[in-house]
Amino acid sequence: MPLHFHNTLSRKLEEFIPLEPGKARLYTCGPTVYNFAHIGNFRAYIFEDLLRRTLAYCGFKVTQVMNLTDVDDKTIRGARQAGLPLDQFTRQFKDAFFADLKTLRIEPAEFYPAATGCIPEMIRMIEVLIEKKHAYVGDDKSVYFSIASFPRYGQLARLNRDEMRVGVRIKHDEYAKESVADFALWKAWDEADGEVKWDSPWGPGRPGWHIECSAMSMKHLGPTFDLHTGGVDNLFPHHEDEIAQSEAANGVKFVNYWLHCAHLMVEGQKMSKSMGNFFTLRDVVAKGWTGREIRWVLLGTHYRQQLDFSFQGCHNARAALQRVDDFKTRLQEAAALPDADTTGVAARLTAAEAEFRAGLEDDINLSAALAALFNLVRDVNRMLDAGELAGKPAAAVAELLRTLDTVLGVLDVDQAGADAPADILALAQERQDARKAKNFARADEIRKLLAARGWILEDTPQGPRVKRQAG
RNA sequence: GGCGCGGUAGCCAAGUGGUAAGGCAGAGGUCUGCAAAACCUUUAUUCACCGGUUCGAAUCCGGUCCGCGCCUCCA
Repeated sequence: MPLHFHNTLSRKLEEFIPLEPGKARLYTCGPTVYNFAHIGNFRAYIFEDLLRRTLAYCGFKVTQVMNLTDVDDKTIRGARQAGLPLDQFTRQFKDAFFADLKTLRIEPAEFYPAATGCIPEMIRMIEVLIEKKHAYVGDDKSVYFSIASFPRYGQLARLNRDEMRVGVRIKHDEYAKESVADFALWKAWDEADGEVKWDSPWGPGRPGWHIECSAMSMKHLGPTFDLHTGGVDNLFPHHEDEIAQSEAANGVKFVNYWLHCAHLMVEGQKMSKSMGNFFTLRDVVAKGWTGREIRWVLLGTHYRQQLDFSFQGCHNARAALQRVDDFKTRLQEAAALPDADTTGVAARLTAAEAEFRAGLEDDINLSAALAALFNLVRDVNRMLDAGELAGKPAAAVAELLRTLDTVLGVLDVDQAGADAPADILALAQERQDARKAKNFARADEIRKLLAARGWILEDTPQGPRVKRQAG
């Protein structure tokens, strides 16, 4: 089966056929850099990372763009409160964002354009929209997109404008618009903006939110591209507005495949500061969980299902990864032995990879893909137990793990277990001597000693082995 | 009110017409001086509930209950 995705536009599973064979052009809505991103944000970024890795695994050359929204109401407000210039204020959160991406092993996109770096492109696009009568200058000198000029409006979100709860959050300045549903392309400067302003044909001001994604995607990916993703909350109005702007300005289809990932919940509740269940990545790391473990948790549920984050889930992740790590250690040890392969592991590996791939190709069914991995782990463990697998054929298993990990990014196939310090190894040896002398009381005592220092001792046919206690 | 998603073992989670993947946790066993790891067996006669369609339904249809999301700037 070729690669398939659930396309929000059609609400159906569709085969992925890129505009240009072998290439995938991907736009992913990035963070607004007014604060540290929270784990809900990272669920989306992990999903997008999984998507780009899946595309690459399936043979596509990926060009991904992720925008950084560094000018909007929240960044301006934050900068004012912090008493910092806007760029200095957002800089710290941009840096933090990239550090967090590293923590979660998220592969970098090809482009990270910032809104403040693309103002001319946005202004040009707004000019085109005005020329084409899709936008107008309001009495307040702001520029608005006219939804009435774009009959297809609502195609993505499938919202009927007549049935929308109009007026719930109308702001005081909205009288300037022809229709309440029209949205701002350019916001005229006002006092609250302070020093933040750019010159434009319509006077000083700043861009609206939606226009940046239209301008940046066009700049790096062209007027039409393959994939656009984001959280479901961006489906409307943000993505709907992007389509309207881009298609009205360019006269061609904007995006072929829209993928949206569902929300992350925390302990069954929506994450919110007032509930006390609001976590940034840094909060969770501070509680002792590694980026690798958190990544595993965030990968655990299909992207279109709500994911309920819990610390119980983190514990599960730690245990599951321990099984993988122990497996890697066994493989490494087996690889050092003389070659043995009495069961023909190659066929088993081929089957495992096919199963893994089939899962991914089915709208990134990672649960199915992981089942393929764990079934392989069990079968290979069985072979290792029976002494049927060693040497090069064992190394071939590790090689497959390496391949699968180009998608998963959590297996750490080549990361050797933490080398034990000399005194730990000395204790292990002392215990081994005690065992040989049948001094089991001393042997057990040493095991406890090691445990207290965070090291687990395991006896194998090749001698004792120490491993670091997880967490 | 409109649009939409979901309820599968103690927990997490696949499966969307052919007789319940996988992970964690638990129990028993093999191995071990003892452990750990690994392996084996076991843990849902059943998929929120009630009807219906069908040779056959967790999967399709109707209804009920419960949880959640979106409906103008929150991934």
